[in-house]
Amino acid sequence: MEFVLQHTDPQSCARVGLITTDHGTIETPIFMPVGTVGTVKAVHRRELCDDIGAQIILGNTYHLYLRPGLDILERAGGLHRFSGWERPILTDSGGYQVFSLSSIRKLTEEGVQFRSHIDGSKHLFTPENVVDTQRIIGADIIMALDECTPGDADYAYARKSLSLTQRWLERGWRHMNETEGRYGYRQTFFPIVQGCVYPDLRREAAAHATSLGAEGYAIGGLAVGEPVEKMYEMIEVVDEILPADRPRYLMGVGTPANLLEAIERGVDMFDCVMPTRNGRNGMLFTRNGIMNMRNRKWADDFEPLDEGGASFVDTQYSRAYLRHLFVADELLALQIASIHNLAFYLWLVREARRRIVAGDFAVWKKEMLARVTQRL
RNA sequence: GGGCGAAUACCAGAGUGGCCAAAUGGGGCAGACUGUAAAUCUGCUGUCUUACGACUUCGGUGGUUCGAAUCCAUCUUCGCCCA
Repeated sequence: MEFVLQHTDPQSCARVGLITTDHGTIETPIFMPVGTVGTVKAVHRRELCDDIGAQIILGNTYHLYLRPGLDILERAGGLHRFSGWERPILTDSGGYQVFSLSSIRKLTEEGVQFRSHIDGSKHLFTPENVVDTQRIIGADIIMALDECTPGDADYAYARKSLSLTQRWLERGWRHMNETEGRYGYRQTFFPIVQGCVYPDLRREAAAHATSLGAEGYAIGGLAVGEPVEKMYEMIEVVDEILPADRPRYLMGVGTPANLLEAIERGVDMFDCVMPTRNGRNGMLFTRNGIMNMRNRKWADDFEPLDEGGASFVDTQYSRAYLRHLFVADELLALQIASIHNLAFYLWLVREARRRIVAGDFAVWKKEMLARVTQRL
Protein backbone atom coordinates (compact mmCIF):
# COMPACT_ATOMS: atom_id res chain seq x y z
CA MET A 1 0.00 0.00 0.00
CA GLU A 2 1.13 3.52 -0.73
CA PHE A 3 -0.15 6.85 0.44
CA VAL A 4 0.45 10.17 -1.25
CA LEU A 5 -0.58 13.29 0.59
CA GLN A 6 -1.77 15.51 -2.24
CA HIS A 7 -3.02 18.59 -0.50
CA THR A 8 -3.36 20.09 2.96
CA ASP A 9 -5.87 22.77 3.90
CA PRO A 10 -3.89 25.84 5.03
CA GLN A 11 -6.66 26.83 7.47
CA SER A 12 -7.16 23.50 9.18
CA CYS A 13 -5.70 20.01 9.44
CA ALA A 14 -7.90 18.72 6.59
CA ARG A 15 -6.05 16.73 3.96
CA VAL A 16 -6.49 15.18 0.57
CA GLY A 17 -4.59 12.08 -0.41
CA LEU A 18 -4.42 8.99 -2.53
CA ILE A 19 -4.01 5.44 -1.27
CA THR A 20 -2.83 2.85 -3.76
CA THR A 21 -3.41 -0.83 -3.18
CA ASP A 22 -3.12 -3.84 -5.44
CA HIS A 23 -6.91 -3.74 -5.77
CA GLY A 24 -7.05 -0.12 -6.81
CA THR A 25 -6.81 3.39 -5.50
CA ILE A 26 -8.70 5.19 -2.76
CA GLU A 27 -9.17 8.94 -2.75
CA THR A 28 -9.10 10.38 0.76
CA PRO A 29 -10.91 11.51 2.72
CA ILE A 30 -12.96 8.38 2.18
CA PHE A 31 -15.94 6.69 3.72
CA MET A 32 -15.86 2.89 3.68
CA PRO A 33 -19.23 1.08 3.71
CA VAL A 34 -19.40 -1.73 6.25
CA GLY A 35 -19.96 -5.25 4.93
CA THR A 36 -19.48 -7.24 8.10
CA VAL A 37 -20.33 -10.72 6.85
CA GLY A 38 -19.09 -10.25 3.30
CA THR A 39 -21.96 -8.11 2.07
CA VAL A 40 -22.95 -4.52 2.48
CA LYS A 41 -26.44 -5.32 3.67
CA ALA A 42 -29.20 -4.80 1.10
CA VAL A 43 -26.83 -3.42 -1.54
CA HIS A 44 -25.68 -5.16 -4.73
CA ARG A 45 -22.09 -4.96 -5.82
CA ARG A 46 -23.05 -3.08 -8.97
CA GLU A 47 -24.88 -0.40 -7.02
CA LEU A 48 -21.98 -0.18 -4.62
CA CYS A 49 -19.56 0.41 -7.49
CA ASP A 50 -21.58 2.37 -10.02
CA ASP A 51 -24.21 4.27 -8.09
CA ILE A 52 -22.62 4.78 -4.70
CA GLY A 53 -19.03 4.96 -5.83
CA ALA A 54 -17.60 2.97 -2.94
CA GLN A 55 -13.85 2.63 -3.30
CA ILE A 56 -13.23 0.24 -0.42
CA ILE A 57 -15.47 -1.75 1.91
CA LEU A 58 -15.09 -3.49 5.26
CA GLY A 59 -15.39 -7.07 6.36
CA ASN A 60 -15.17 -8.49 9.86
CA THR A 61 -12.78 -11.13 11.13
CA TYR A 62 -15.02 -12.44 13.90
CA HIS A 63 -18.09 -12.81 11.71
CA LEU A 64 -16.35 -14.24 8.65
CA TYR A 65 -14.31 -16.65 10.74
CA LEU A 66 -17.52 -18.05 12.22
CA ARG A 67 -19.39 -18.02 8.93
CA PRO A 68 -18.64 -19.12 6.26
CA GLY A 69 -15.38 -20.10 7.99
CA LEU A 70 -11.76 -20.12 6.94
CA ASP A 71 -11.94 -23.32 4.93
CA ILE A 72 -14.57 -21.96 2.57
CA LEU A 73 -12.92 -18.56 2.32
CA GLU A 74 -9.59 -20.10 1.46
CA ARG A 75 -11.09 -22.49 -1.09
CA ALA A 76 -13.00 -19.56 -2.61
CA GLY A 77 -9.69 -17.77 -3.09
CA GLY A 78 -10.39 -15.07 -0.53
CA LEU A 79 -13.24 -12.69 0.05
CA HIS A 80 -12.66 -10.69 -3.13
CA ARG A 81 -13.29 -13.70 -5.32
CA PHE A 82 -15.92 -15.14 -3.03
CA SER A 83 -18.04 -11.99 -3.10
CA GLY A 84 -17.05 -10.61 -6.47
CA TRP A 85 -15.91 -7.30 -4.98
CA GLU A 86 -12.76 -6.40 -6.86
CA ARG A 87 -11.80 -3.18 -5.09
CA PRO A 88 -9.92 -2.96 -1.79
CA ILE A 89 -11.21 -4.57 1.40
CA LEU A 90 -10.33 -3.67 4.96
CA THR A 91 -11.17 -6.10 7.74
CA ASP A 92 -11.72 -5.30 11.35
CA SER A 93 -9.92 -7.66 13.69
CA GLY A 94 -12.71 -8.49 16.12
CA GLY A 95 -11.57 -5.76 18.48
CA TYR A 96 -14.92 -4.06 18.24
CA GLN A 97 -16.63 -7.31 19.21
CA VAL A 98 -14.57 -7.23 22.41
CA PHE A 99 -16.69 -4.16 23.14
CA SER A 100 -20.03 -4.96 21.50
CA LEU A 101 -20.11 -8.62 22.53
CA SER A 102 -18.64 -8.04 25.98
CA SER A 103 -21.22 -10.33 27.58
CA ILE A 104 -20.08 -13.38 25.62
CA ARG A 105 -16.31 -13.00 25.69
CA LYS A 106 -13.44 -13.36 28.13
CA LEU A 107 -10.25 -11.30 27.95
CA THR A 108 -6.90 -12.82 28.83
CA GLU A 109 -3.31 -11.88 28.16
CA GLU A 110 -3.23 -14.40 25.38
CA GLY A 111 -6.25 -13.03 23.56
CA VAL A 112 -10.01 -12.95 23.67
CA GLN A 113 -12.24 -15.98 23.91
CA PHE A 114 -15.63 -15.53 22.30
CA ARG A 115 -18.65 -17.70 22.76
CA SER A 116 -20.10 -17.72 19.27
CA HIS A 117 -23.30 -15.67 19.06
CA ILE A 118 -24.48 -18.25 16.52
CA ASP A 119 -24.08 -21.55 18.36
CA GLY A 120 -22.33 -20.77 21.64
CA SER A 121 -19.11 -22.57 20.73
CA LYS A 122 -15.85 -21.19 22.09
CA HIS A 123 -13.17 -19.56 19.95
CA LEU A 124 -9.89 -17.99 20.98
CA PHE A 125 -8.81 -14.93 19.01
CA THR A 126 -5.18 -13.94 19.48
CA PRO A 127 -3.20 -11.04 18.02
CA GLU A 128 -1.43 -13.60 15.85
CA ASN A 129 -4.32 -15.70 14.62
CA VAL A 130 -6.46 -12.70 13.67
CA VAL A 131 -3.61 -11.73 11.34
CA ASP A 132 -3.71 -15.23 9.87
CA THR A 133 -7.48 -15.03 9.51
CA GLN A 134 -7.33 -11.65 7.79
CA ARG A 135 -4.65 -12.98 5.47
CA ILE A 136 -6.98 -15.82 4.54
CA ILE A 137 -9.90 -13.45 4.07
CA GLY A 138 -7.54 -11.59 1.80
CA ALA A 139 -7.95 -8.11 3.24
CA ASP A 140 -5.90 -5.35 1.66
CA ILE A 141 -5.78 -3.64 5.03
CA ILE A 142 -5.50 -5.80 8.14
CA MET A 143 -6.36 -4.37 11.55
CA ALA A 144 -4.52 -5.16 14.77
CA LEU A 145 -6.42 -6.93 17.53
CA ASP A 146 -7.27 -4.40 20.19
CA GLU A 147 -9.56 -3.93 23.12
CA CYS A 148 -12.08 -1.31 22.16
CA THR A 149 -12.36 0.39 25.55
CA PRO A 150 -15.81 1.69 26.52
CA GLY A 151 -16.05 5.48 26.46
CA ASP A 152 -16.99 5.67 30.13
CA ALA A 153 -14.06 3.60 31.43
CA ASP A 154 -12.20 5.09 34.38
CA TYR A 155 -8.56 6.05 34.09
CA ALA A 156 -7.18 2.98 35.83
CA TYR A 157 -9.09 0.64 33.56
CA ALA A 158 -8.27 2.65 30.43
CA ARG A 159 -4.56 2.49 31.26
CA LYS A 160 -4.65 -1.24 31.88
CA SER A 161 -6.69 -1.80 28.73
CA LEU A 162 -4.33 0.31 26.63
CA SER A 163 -1.38 -1.60 27.95
CA LEU A 164 -2.94 -4.89 26.83
CA THR A 165 -3.76 -3.41 23.42
CA GLN A 166 -0.14 -2.32 23.07
CA ARG A 167 1.24 -5.75 23.93
CA TRP A 168 -1.20 -7.27 21.46
CA LEU A 169 -0.15 -4.71 18.86
CA GLU A 170 3.49 -5.70 19.15
CA ARG A 171 2.62 -9.38 18.83
CA GLY A 172 0.35 -8.78 15.84
CA TRP A 173 2.91 -6.56 14.14
CA ARG A 174 5.65 -9.15 14.61
CA HIS A 175 3.42 -11.92 13.29
CA MET A 176 2.41 -9.83 10.31
CA ASN A 177 6.05 -9.35 9.40
CA GLU A 178 6.78 -13.05 9.78
CA THR A 179 4.00 -14.21 7.49
CA GLU A 180 2.97 -13.72 3.91
CA GLY A 181 -0.26 -13.25 2.02
CA ARG A 182 -1.55 -16.22 0.09
CA TYR A 183 -3.17 -14.68 -2.94
CA GLY A 184 -0.24 -12.82 -4.47
CA TYR A 185 -1.15 -9.25 -3.63
CA ARG A 186 0.12 -6.99 -0.88
CA GLN A 187 -1.57 -6.72 2.50
CA THR A 188 -0.84 -4.00 4.99
CA PHE A 189 -1.29 -3.75 8.74
CA PHE A 190 -2.81 -0.85 10.67
CA PRO A 191 -2.19 -0.42 14.41
CA ILE A 192 -5.06 0.96 16.45
CA VAL A 193 -4.60 3.81 18.91
CA GLN A 194 -6.66 3.42 22.08
CA GLY A 195 -6.56 5.40 25.34
CA CYS A 196 -10.21 6.17 25.95
CA VAL A 197 -10.85 9.86 26.72
CA TYR A 198 -7.52 10.48 28.46
CA PRO A 199 -5.14 12.74 26.50
CA ASP A 200 -1.96 11.38 28.07
CA LEU A 201 -2.98 7.80 27.29
CA ARG A 202 -3.90 8.77 23.74
CA ARG A 203 -0.53 10.49 23.27
CA GLU A 204 1.31 7.51 24.64
CA ALA A 205 -0.69 5.17 22.40
CA ALA A 206 -0.10 7.30 19.31
CA ALA A 207 3.62 7.52 19.96
CA HIS A 208 3.87 3.79 20.60
CA ALA A 209 2.00 2.91 17.41
CA THR A 210 4.02 5.40 15.38
CA SER A 211 7.25 3.85 16.57
CA LEU A 212 6.41 0.71 14.61
CA GLY A 213 6.56 2.53 11.29
CA ALA A 214 3.29 1.20 9.90
CA GLU A 215 1.78 2.27 6.58
CA GLY A 216 -1.34 3.65 8.19
CA TYR A 217 -2.87 4.19 11.62
CA ALA A 218 -6.28 3.84 13.11
CA ILE A 219 -7.91 5.71 15.95
CA GLY A 220 -10.22 3.37 17.83
CA GLY A 221 -12.33 3.42 20.93
CA LEU A 222 -14.26 6.55 19.99
CA ALA A 223 -18.00 7.04 19.57
CA VAL A 224 -18.46 4.32 22.18
CA GLY A 225 -20.27 6.28 24.84
CA GLU A 226 -18.06 9.31 25.50
CA PRO A 227 -19.27 12.89 24.90
CA VAL A 228 -18.78 13.97 21.30
CA GLU A 229 -16.50 16.86 22.32
CA LYS A 230 -14.18 14.32 23.95
CA MET A 231 -14.04 12.43 20.69
CA TYR A 232 -13.00 15.54 18.79
CA GLU A 233 -10.44 16.40 21.44
CA MET A 234 -8.92 12.90 21.26
CA ILE A 235 -8.67 13.12 17.48
CA GLU A 236 -6.76 16.37 17.80
CA VAL A 237 -4.42 14.95 20.42
CA VAL A 238 -3.67 11.84 18.38
CA ASP A 239 -3.37 13.49 14.98
CA GLU A 240 -0.69 15.79 16.36
CA ILE A 241 1.49 12.74 16.90
CA LEU A 242 0.62 10.39 14.04
CA PRO A 243 2.91 10.89 11.02
CA ALA A 244 1.45 13.26 8.46
CA ASP A 245 2.52 11.10 5.55
CA ARG A 246 0.41 8.12 6.61
CA PRO A 247 -3.36 7.78 6.38
CA ARG A 248 -5.37 8.07 9.59
CA TYR A 249 -8.46 5.98 9.97
CA LEU A 250 -11.10 6.91 12.52
CA MET A 251 -12.84 3.63 13.26
CA GLY A 252 -16.59 3.33 13.45
CA VAL A 253 -17.44 6.98 12.96
CA GLY A 254 -19.99 8.33 12.37
CA THR A 255 -22.71 10.85 11.68
CA PRO A 256 -22.28 13.25 8.75
CA ALA A 257 -21.39 15.95 11.28
CA ASN A 258 -18.80 13.65 12.89
CA LEU A 259 -17.19 13.13 9.48
CA LEU A 260 -16.95 16.84 8.77
CA GLU A 261 -15.45 17.59 12.16
CA ALA A 262 -12.97 14.74 11.90
CA ILE A 263 -11.93 15.63 8.37
CA GLU A 264 -11.19 19.12 9.60
CA ARG A 265 -8.98 17.54 12.26
CA GLY A 266 -6.96 15.53 9.77
CA VAL A 267 -8.73 12.18 9.49
CA ASP A 268 -8.54 10.43 6.11
CA MET A 269 -10.65 7.29 6.44
CA PHE A 270 -13.98 6.44 8.03
CA ASP A 271 -16.33 3.54 8.35
CA CYS A 272 -19.66 3.28 10.11
CA VAL A 273 -22.74 1.10 10.09
CA MET A 274 -24.91 4.15 10.50
CA PRO A 275 -25.84 4.80 6.87
CA THR A 276 -26.80 1.16 6.34
CA ARG A 277 -28.27 0.21 9.70
CA ASN A 278 -30.12 3.45 10.29
CA GLY A 279 -31.18 3.34 6.67
CA ARG A 280 -32.73 -0.08 7.18
CA ASN A 281 -34.46 1.34 10.22
CA GLY A 282 -36.04 4.13 8.19
CA MET A 283 -33.60 7.00 8.64
CA LEU A 284 -32.36 8.96 5.66
CA PHE A 285 -29.34 11.25 5.87
CA THR A 286 -29.46 14.06 3.32
CA ARG A 287 -27.68 17.32 2.53
CA ASN A 288 -30.66 19.10 4.06
CA GLY A 289 -31.06 17.05 7.21
CA ILE A 290 -32.35 13.83 8.64
CA MET A 291 -35.64 12.24 7.63
CA ASN A 292 -37.42 9.44 9.50
CA MET A 293 -39.22 7.82 6.62
CA ARG A 294 -41.68 6.03 8.89
CA ASN A 295 -43.13 9.34 10.01
CA ARG A 296 -46.68 10.11 8.97
CA LYS A 297 -45.71 13.44 7.46
CA TRP A 298 -44.24 11.75 4.39
CA ALA A 299 -47.38 9.76 3.63
CA ASP A 300 -48.58 12.13 0.90
CA ASP A 301 -45.32 13.85 0.03
CA PHE A 302 -44.89 12.92 -3.61
CA GLU A 303 -41.70 14.91 -4.06
CA PRO A 304 -38.55 12.98 -4.97
CA LEU A 305 -36.64 11.58 -2.00
CA ASP A 306 -33.82 14.08 -2.42
CA GLU A 307 -33.99 16.09 -5.62
CA GLY A 308 -30.49 16.51 -6.96
CA GLY A 309 -29.15 13.87 -4.58
CA ALA A 310 -26.19 11.69 -5.31
CA SER A 311 -28.03 8.54 -6.31
CA PHE A 312 -30.62 7.43 -8.83
CA VAL A 313 -32.98 6.48 -6.01
CA ASP A 314 -33.14 10.13 -4.96
CA THR A 315 -35.03 11.16 -8.06
CA GLN A 316 -36.66 7.89 -9.07
CA TYR A 317 -38.60 7.33 -5.86
CA SER A 318 -40.88 9.65 -3.94
CA ARG A 319 -40.95 10.17 -0.19
CA ALA A 320 -44.51 8.90 -0.01
CA TYR A 321 -43.55 5.73 -1.86
CA LEU A 322 -40.55 5.00 0.35
CA ARG A 323 -42.66 5.60 3.45
CA HIS A 324 -45.21 3.19 2.07
CA LEU A 325 -42.50 0.57 1.54
CA PHE A 326 -41.25 0.97 5.12
CA VAL A 327 -44.72 0.87 6.62
CA ALA A 328 -45.58 -2.19 4.52
CA ASP A 329 -42.33 -3.86 5.59
CA GLU A 330 -41.21 -4.25 2.01
CA LEU A 331 -37.62 -5.26 1.27
CA LEU A 332 -37.19 -2.62 -1.40
CA ALA A 333 -37.34 0.00 1.36
CA LEU A 334 -34.10 -1.36 2.84
CA GLN A 335 -32.38 -1.24 -0.52
CA ILE A 336 -33.49 2.27 -1.40
CA ALA A 337 -32.57 3.68 2.00
CA SER A 338 -29.19 1.95 2.07
CA ILE A 339 -28.29 3.09 -1.42
CA HIS A 340 -29.39 6.63 -0.69
CA ASN A 341 -27.48 6.90 2.59
CA LEU A 342 -24.28 5.39 1.26
CA ALA A 343 -24.42 7.53 -1.86
CA PHE A 344 -24.87 10.57 0.37
CA TYR A 345 -21.93 9.62 2.60
CA LEU A 346 -19.70 9.06 -0.40
CA TRP A 347 -20.86 12.34 -1.90
CA LEU A 348 -20.07 14.08 1.39
CA VAL A 349 -16.45 12.92 1.50
CA ARG A 350 -15.99 13.54 -2.24
CA GLU A 351 -17.29 17.05 -1.83
CA ALA A 352 -15.08 17.61 1.23
CA ARG A 353 -12.13 16.51 -0.87
CA ARG A 354 -13.07 18.91 -3.65
CA ARG A 355 -13.52 21.78 -1.22
CA ILE A 356 -10.19 21.16 0.48
CA VAL A 357 -8.48 21.33 -2.89
CA ALA A 358 -10.51 24.39 -3.87
CA GLY A 359 -9.59 26.09 -0.62
CA ASP A 360 -13.08 26.77 0.72
CA PHE A 361 -13.47 23.75 2.96
CA ALA A 362 -13.99 25.75 6.17
CA VAL A 363 -16.85 27.80 4.75
CA TRP A 364 -18.50 24.80 3.14
CA LYS A 365 -18.12 22.68 6.27
CA LYS A 366 -19.80 25.28 8.44
CA GLU A 367 -22.75 25.52 6.10
CA MET A 368 -23.07 21.73 5.72
CA LEU A 369 -22.86 21.21 9.46
CA ALA A 370 -25.88 23.40 10.02
CA ARG A 371 -27.84 21.61 7.32
CA VAL A 372 -27.06 17.94 7.94
CA THR A 373 -27.94 18.07 11.63
CA GLN A 374 -31.47 19.37 11.03
CA ARG A 375 -34.45 17.08 11.48
CA LEU A 376 -36.83 17.22 8.59
C1' G B 1 -91.53 -19.89 14.19
C1' G B 2 -88.27 -22.56 18.00
C1' G B 3 -83.46 -23.62 20.43
C1' C B 4 -78.43 -22.52 21.57
C1' G B 5 -74.31 -19.23 21.45
C1' A B 6 -71.98 -14.49 20.92
C1' A B 7 -71.51 -8.94 21.25
C1' U B 8 -65.00 -5.94 25.16
C1' A B 9 -60.66 -0.21 22.97
C1' C B 10 -58.69 0.99 15.59
C1' C B 11 -58.74 -4.81 14.57
C1' A B 12 -58.46 -9.68 16.68
C1' G B 13 -59.04 -11.37 21.45
C1' A B 14 -58.45 -12.49 27.14
C1' G B 15 -61.06 -11.16 31.37
C1' U B 16 -67.03 -13.74 34.04
C1' G B 17 -68.48 -9.32 41.33
C1' G B 18 -63.70 -5.25 43.99
C1' C B 19 -56.35 -6.20 42.65
C1' C B 20 -59.92 -3.39 35.47
C1' A B 21 -58.89 2.03 31.76
C1' A B 22 -59.29 -3.60 31.05
C1' A B 23 -53.97 -9.23 29.52
C1' U B 24 -51.83 -10.47 24.76
C1' G B 25 -51.05 -9.96 19.53
C1' G B 26 -51.72 -6.90 15.33
C1' G B 27 -52.30 -1.97 13.61
C1' G B 28 -51.14 3.24 14.59
C1' C B 29 -47.76 7.24 16.48
C1' A B 30 -42.95 8.73 18.05
C1' G B 31 -37.87 7.76 19.55
C1' A B 32 -33.09 5.14 19.56
C1' C B 33 -29.17 3.17 16.55
C1' U B 34 -21.54 5.28 15.41
C1' G B 35 -14.74 -0.57 13.74
C1' U B 36 -23.27 -4.59 12.60
C1' A B 37 -25.67 -10.67 17.71
C1' A B 38 -29.90 -5.00 14.47
C1' A B 39 -35.09 -5.63 7.87
C1' U B 40 -33.51 -4.43 15.26
C1' C B 41 -34.85 -2.32 19.92
C1' U B 42 -37.68 1.16 23.24
C1' G B 43 -41.88 4.17 24.62
C1' C B 44 -46.89 5.74 23.94
C1' U B 45 -51.66 4.22 22.00
C1' G B 46 -60.16 6.09 26.09
C1' U B 47 -60.38 11.71 27.52
C1' C B 48 -58.13 15.79 30.39
C1' U B 49 -53.34 16.55 32.93
C1' U B 50 -46.12 17.84 33.18
C1' A B 51 -47.32 14.60 37.11
C1' C B 52 -50.34 13.20 41.22
C1' G B 53 -54.87 12.37 39.86
C1' A B 54 -59.76 13.14 37.84
C1' C B 55 -63.45 11.72 34.42
C1' U B 56 -66.04 8.53 30.77
C1' U B 57 -65.96 3.24 28.90
C1' C B 58 -66.82 -3.40 27.73
C1' G B 59 -73.98 -3.69 21.98
C1' G B 60 -78.81 -0.47 24.03
C1' U B 61 -82.07 0.26 28.20
C1' G B 62 -83.54 -0.85 33.06
C1' G B 63 -82.36 -3.49 37.54
C1' U B 64 -79.61 -6.31 41.81
C1' U B 65 -75.28 -4.86 44.86
C1' C B 66 -71.45 -0.92 49.33
C1' G B 67 -69.26 -2.11 44.42
C1' A B 68 -70.87 -4.61 37.61
C1' A B 69 -67.15 -5.70 31.55
C1' U B 70 -68.53 -9.74 34.93
C1' C B 71 -75.20 -11.20 38.04
C1' C B 72 -80.75 -10.47 36.46
C1' A B 73 -84.64 -8.66 32.90
C1' U B 74 -85.56 -6.85 28.28
C1' C B 75 -84.41 -5.03 23.45
C1' U B 76 -81.04 -4.95 19.12
C1' U B 77 -77.54 -7.26 15.96
C1' C B 78 -74.68 -11.44 14.41
C1' G B 79 -73.52 -16.87 14.16
C1' C B 80 -74.95 -22.00 14.42
C1' C B 81 -78.79 -25.76 14.81
C1' C B 82 -84.06 -27.48 14.36
C1' A B 83 -88.64 -26.58 11.57
